[in-house]
Parts: sequence; structure tokens; C-alpha cells
Amino acid sequence: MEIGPKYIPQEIESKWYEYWLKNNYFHSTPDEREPYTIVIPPPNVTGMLHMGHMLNETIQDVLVRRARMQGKNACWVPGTDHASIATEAKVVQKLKAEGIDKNSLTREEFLKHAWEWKEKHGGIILKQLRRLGASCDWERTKFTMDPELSRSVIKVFVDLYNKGKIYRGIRMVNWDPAAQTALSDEEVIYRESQGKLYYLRYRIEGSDEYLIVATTRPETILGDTAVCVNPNDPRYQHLAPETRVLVPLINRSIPVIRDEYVDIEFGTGVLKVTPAHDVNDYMLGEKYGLETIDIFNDNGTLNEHGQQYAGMDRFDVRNQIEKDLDATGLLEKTEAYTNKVGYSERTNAVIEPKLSMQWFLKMEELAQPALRAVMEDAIQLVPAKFKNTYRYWMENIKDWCISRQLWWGQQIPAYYLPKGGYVVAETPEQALELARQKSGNDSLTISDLRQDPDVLDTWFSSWLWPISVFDGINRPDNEEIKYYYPTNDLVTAPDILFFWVARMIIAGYEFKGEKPFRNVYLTGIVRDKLRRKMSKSLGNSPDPLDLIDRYGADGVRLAMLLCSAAGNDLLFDESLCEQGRNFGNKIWNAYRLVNGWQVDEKLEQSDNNRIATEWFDAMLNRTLAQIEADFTEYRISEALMKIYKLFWDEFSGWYLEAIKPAYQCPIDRPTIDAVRGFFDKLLRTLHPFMPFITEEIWQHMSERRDGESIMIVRLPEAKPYDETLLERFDQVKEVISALRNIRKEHNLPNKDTLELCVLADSNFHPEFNPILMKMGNLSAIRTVDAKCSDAATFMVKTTEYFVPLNDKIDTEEELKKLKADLTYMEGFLASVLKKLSNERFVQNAPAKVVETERAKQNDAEAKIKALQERIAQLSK
RNA sequence: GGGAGUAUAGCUCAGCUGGUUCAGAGCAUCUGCCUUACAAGCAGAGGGUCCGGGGUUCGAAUCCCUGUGCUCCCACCA
Repeated sequence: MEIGPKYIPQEIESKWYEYWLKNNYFHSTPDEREPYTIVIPPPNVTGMLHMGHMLNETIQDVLVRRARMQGKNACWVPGTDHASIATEAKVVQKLKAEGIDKNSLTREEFLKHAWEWKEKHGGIILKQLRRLGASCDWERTKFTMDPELSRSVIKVFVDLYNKGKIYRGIRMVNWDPAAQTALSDEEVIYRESQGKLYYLRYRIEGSDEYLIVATTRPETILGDTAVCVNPNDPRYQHLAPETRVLVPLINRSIPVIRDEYVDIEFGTGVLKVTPAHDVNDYMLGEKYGLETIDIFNDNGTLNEHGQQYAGMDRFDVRNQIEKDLDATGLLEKTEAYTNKVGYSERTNAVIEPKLSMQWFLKMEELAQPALRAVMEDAIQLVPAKFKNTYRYWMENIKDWCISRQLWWGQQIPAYYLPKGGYVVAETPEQALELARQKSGNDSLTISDLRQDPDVLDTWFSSWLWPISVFDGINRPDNEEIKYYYPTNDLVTAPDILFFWVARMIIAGYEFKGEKPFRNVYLTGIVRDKLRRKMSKSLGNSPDPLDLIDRYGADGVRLAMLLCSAAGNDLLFDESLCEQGRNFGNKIWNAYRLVNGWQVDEKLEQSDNNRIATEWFDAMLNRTLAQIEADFTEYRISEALMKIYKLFWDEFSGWYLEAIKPAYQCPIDRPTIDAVRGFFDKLLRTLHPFMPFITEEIWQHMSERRDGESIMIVRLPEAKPYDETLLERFDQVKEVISALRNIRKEHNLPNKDTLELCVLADSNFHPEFNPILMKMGNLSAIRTVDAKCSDAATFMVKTTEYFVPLNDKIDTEEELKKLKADLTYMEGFLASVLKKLSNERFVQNAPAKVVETERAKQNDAEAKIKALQERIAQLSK
């Protein structure tokens, strides 16, 4: 079969993916084999594939394909997350573009739109993943709002409620005025922001004196219910205990309270207290029984408490109030001030601390088993440095605000009774029953109950993911959950360690009594070459599909893996794709070479081919062992680099060159069989990293029947190998390198043969002579017992080699080189002797170390002697 | 403000329980080569105060202290 010198991934990748799908290789069902399970971190259902996904999914696919080839029953469960806030925001936006206001729709109408949107745009990302070669079990694709997954969420909510873990209460929450919902603390991102510090005058009641208060949020004065000073602040000792001040502009009288919470150093040492709109003020308010005045509507405009500002947006009010204060002389001054402002992760709106009625989950007790599991390595975090962060978070965990004022998501199964109170139940029917019991009113009907309009936080569904994808909440004893759970590896980014990973661990122990996974591989963040995070707004994020189009999926996979030590950020550069593509091409061409060889069945295997084959066999087995070790430590990029070098340098560069028949000459049967065997093992080892090209060549290599695939054969296992052989071959390589250097220095064409003389000693092994002859293009190797004159010379270990050059030798040059070597060796010897003459070294260092130093000494002395003799000879 | 991590070649990183794997790899750079598998290649070469300073030790890139730089996490003082 004709194949060209360039490997063109585009021509084969989709073909093989179809083939794998057709043969159902990705599908897993429980059987007697050991399971290997990964659940995908579900991307947002409306999301698009970005470089972060590429990295995560590539790593997962490598692990899954490797496990599958180790004979395990590999199951990679794909799916998507409903991402309540993000998706709802997108749908609202889309409706707005069509002139539809969300508020004009009923909940049912809105959800209909949302589902339509989901059906249309949802899961594109999963389609995109196929281009990468992801071997997900697509038949198992799940969505966090699938009926059985939603049922799981509701069931868990009711269960936790009945255990007394869930409560409802008014708390200060992070309010997103754009999405008009509460957010958990983790969904708030703080950023530095340039603002002003406003110094406002609060007139002391019954006096002409003022208290000056510094604030960054003058608009909130309308909600002030006190000012506070530190009782130890000498500046305010003169104030009578019952002193009151007037809120500027509105002249509402409020008390001056005293609390050590106030920082004397900051501003003027006077703090305005607005319990409705600041977390700390809220605590002061509780402590001193202050009134709480909420001045904001849910969308961030001011309500009737805003008086003349009612209806205006909070930021417009800030500007206006500054003018008004200034005009009335109540603004002392302003100064530039940088502070941190919280933004909504999803909508980027400035977060407003807001008091509201929300549902909470008590976390402290739930967190205990999850904390222990990680600290005791029942669950291993890779890299382990994340254990610290994890512990800190788990030890300081706060109750989780799980309600969101949205429609897209699982609606909270709490039902309010007409005359107050509520019940929590999985279904309206059960709720009704409970409601009748509770109220003692048997005439209640379902329509009398009003279900809580809020939905649950997205993470309250995804924390069940490793369980719910196998329906382990609804049917805890089903075959699948028993077989696949706990899963093996979780691959995800560290920024959702708390959002998601920790909560999955908590859920695992709470609902299954067992960890959800054994290992968590935390990847880095994909950045560009300049260390900037990849983002749409910077335009520095390449389109993964475009990269695949240009470099092939294998090339892009390699690029992701080459720069991804676990937990380190990876600096992505397109040139890495090139490197990946080039490697594919290298494999392709190695195959073209081997494929083109004619076999002569009668030809006997030469010593050269036999030795080379023995050597590569040892090399291969050593590398396989190293790769296995790397994988147990999740050093995936190191494993890849090892197979990369094995294929490129050892196999292509040394082995194939060593056995390559002369032009148009045939090769013997034993050697070609060995080569094909090696090639097969190399392809199998490479397959998890580069699934497409390895399948293509593997199918080519021998007549494969339909239904066969490299992805379901066994991975080669490392066998014992001859270490001595490898060491000796290294010396052979050194000799050949030295010969190449001599050719270069003396401008000797590669085509001309050379003669090599050896002053043979115990470090010289003549069985490798055929290799030297071929790779060095030698005419003869002669063993001599005296130094050759008129020869270029070099040493490998203690053996001296000579290449007779007759008149071609430049004595001056040669002497110069030898003298430089001599100087170096003398310096080296001096350092060794210094060590050895140090009595304390000889006494204290382990015998082995001293011995190696003595060996170094002998070696160096021998070399120096040889160099001196050679110099003397040339100087004659 | 609190905590963690990290600093090794131009870049990205290995370097385990101190000692021949001790100064490494890949990429990049430079110099030769259009050598019948591959120029997406081959053969070579250069390149490092192992962040600064102290200490422990016979011996430190490695352990300890300290300073500096960078990164991340947590808290959110109005």
C-alpha cells in the first residue's frame, strides 16, 4: 500500500472514531473484570469546549484508555451540568433579545423556553469532545436535570431536612442584583477596584458639632441605624453615652454606640452602621439590637426607604448623593481609595450583601468524614500540596446557602400551608399528607399548598454526580452502583476543589458511606505564553477545534500533555501542537521505513541485527517499567516524554538505523519479526496518548479483521532486562558519537569509511563491533597493543581509540585538544584527591562513597597517563 | 491582614531518603548537512553564582534560618 511521507491526521481521525463507536468499544456494563471508573466533571450544558476542557479530557482519556488496555472494565461517564445561574442568565438574555421579559412569563412558560434552549444548544460540548478522541461511554450520557438525577436531589434534600441538617432562616447573603438571586460565598469573586472614600458629617443632636464618618458607600446612609466608635478612642471620650447623631440629608436620629470592633486607625475612627447592607454591621446590629432598614429592591434600585432616591439604581444614587451632600455642606472631603469589591462569578454584577430568607445546610458535622478521608489519604489528592488548603477550608466550613431565586433547577420541595408553616416532602402527594397531619385539617388539597419558588444551588445536584449517574440515590442497591462505585480517578481543576470536589466527598460519605473516588488529579490552569489566563476578552484562547483541524487530535493531545505537570499551571503555546504533530509524523515515517523492507526468508540473522535487537528489547523493557512507575504517581507528562524519547531516539535513531538493510537489500526474518513486535508494543504503549495514529498504523501492520482494535488489546508489560547490556551499549553510542565528531572536525565525508584502532582493555567489548562497523561506517576495527601515531584519538571510559588519518592529522590542533583534556583531568583528579586526603571524609562517609571516590581516582590517573603519553608522542 | 507554595539553561520543567544519574530533559538557539523513512528530518555545539546571605555537615541544588521575588488560597476594615 502506498503511503506518503507526510502524515495527514485529518484523513483518518473521524474514520477511526466512527469505527470505535460502531464497535461499541467505549461502552461498559458490569462484569467479572475489575472496574475502572471516571465520571467526567460535567461541563455547563450550554458551554463550549475551551483549552481547560481539552486538558482535563485528554488526561481522563489517557487514564481510561490505559486502564482499558490493562484489561480493566473501563467506564467513563460523560454528561453535562444544568448550571442554573449561567444557563438561566443566557435564556433570559435570549428572551430579552426577542423582546420577551422574563417577568411577563409564568414559571412554566419560562421553563419551556429554557428546555427548548437546552435541547438546541445543550451538549454541543460533548459532540466537540468526540473530535478529541474521548472514549466516553456515550450511552451513559447524563444531565443533572434528568428525571432520575433530579429525583435524587429532591430525595437527598428531604433526607437532610428530616435529619435536621437543613434549616431556613434570614441571613445576610451575597445578593446578585442582576440574576436576582442569592449566591454562595464561593460564587463571589473579589477584585481590587478604584473607588472613593467619602467623609460625611453627622451632626450631633443638640449640638453644632459633627462626627465625621468615612465610608465607601455613601448611598447606604439611608439605611444607617447607628454610628459606632471604639470605646478606647480618646477622640470620642467626651461624648455622652446617650449621644445621638443625625443621618445627613434625611436627619433621622440614630444612636452612637461603642464597640471595640471599630478600628481606631481607619478613617476618623467612626463607623456608620447599616445592618441591612453590610455583614459586619449586621453583627453589630444583632449585638446592640439595632433596627434594620433595607433600602434596596432585589434588582439593585432603591426602595421606598430610599426616600427621594427611590427607584434609582444604587450607583446612580452614589453619584447623586455625593452632589447633594456636597451642596448641603455635609461632605467633608473625598479621597481616592482602593478596596476590594465582590462580583458575581456568573453575571459579574457587584454583589450586594442582603438580608433574606434562605435555605441552609449545616456543614460542620457533614464535613468531618470528608476531612478525615483526605487527611488519612483514603482519598489521595495529586499533587498533595492541596491537602493543606483542603484542610483549612474543611475546618472552617460554614453553612451552605443552598437556595437560589431562580427557576432553572430543582425546585425546593418545601410546601407552605395556607395558615402558615410548611412541610418538606418528595412529592406534592406526600406533602399533602404531611400537611394534613400537621394542620389537623383533612380537607386540605394539593392546590392549597404553595411550593417554595426557589431552586437549589447547582452544586447541590452535582455533589451527587458520582452516585447519581449510577442512580445510586434512588436505587442504592442496584448492580451498577455496586460495581462502579467508588470511582477511581477524578480529574479536575483546583479552582473547584471546594465548590465541587469537597462536597462530592461529603455527599459520598453521607449517602453511600463510602468515598466517591480514590484519587483526585488536580490539573493546572491553562495560561498563554505570557502567563495570562486564557479568556475570551483577552482573545488569547485558541479555538480547540481549530487546533485539531490544523494539527490533528493526536497532536493537540500531545501538546496538552507535554506542558502539564500536575497542579502546575501550564503555559500553552501553539508550537507544542507542532511538536505533537511532528511526533506523529515521525511515527508515520518509521512505519513507512519498516513497511518497505523486503524479507529474505533464507537470510540468516547477522550478529549486528541480533545484538541490536537484544539491546532494544532491554531498552524497551526498562522504559516500560519506568512508564508504569510514572503512572502510579500520575506523572503523565513524564511518562509521555519517556515513550517519546524511546520511539524517537532509541527506536528510530539507533535501532532502526542499526538494522536498516543497505539500499534495496532484504532483511532477515528473525529481525523483521522482532522489529514488528517492537513496533506493536510501542504503538500499544503510545495508544492512550495518541489514539488515532496508533490505530491507523496498527491496523496497517498486519491484516486486521473488522472488529479488531488496538484500543482493546493489552498494554505491553515490562519484563526483566539486562542492565549490563544497556550500559555497554551506551559506550558503543559514545564511540559512534566520537567518530562522528572526528569526521566533522576533519571534514571527512560520511560516505568514506574509516579504520578504528582500539587499545583494548576490560572496558572494551568486541561483541559490539558489528554495530560500530555499521553505525560508524568503518572499514575495519583493529585491536592494537600500542598507541597509533598520526591518528585522531578519544577515550571512552578507560579505553583508548585511534582513527588513523595519515597525513590528514593536524598535530597542532590535536595537541591543543589533548592538553585541554589533560588540564581538565588534572583538575578533576585534584578535587578527588582533596576529598580522599580529608581524614574526616574517609572516616565518616559510607564505605561505598569512599570506594567510588577511589575508583574515580584510578580512572583519572589512567586517563592522565594516557593523555601524557599521547602528548609526548605527538610532540616528538 | 492570615496561610500555603515556589525560585535550577533563553522558555517550560525533572532532580526521591544530602555523596557517579549531579548539574539534567524537552523546546528554542547556533553550526554543518536536500545522506533513498522522515527538512514536520539528520549530525553536532553552545548555554547555569542551582534567587541573595548565613548556618548544619567530612560533604548542600537537596536540610535549617533569614532576606528578596513571584504565584495561589483564605478573610474582606468601613
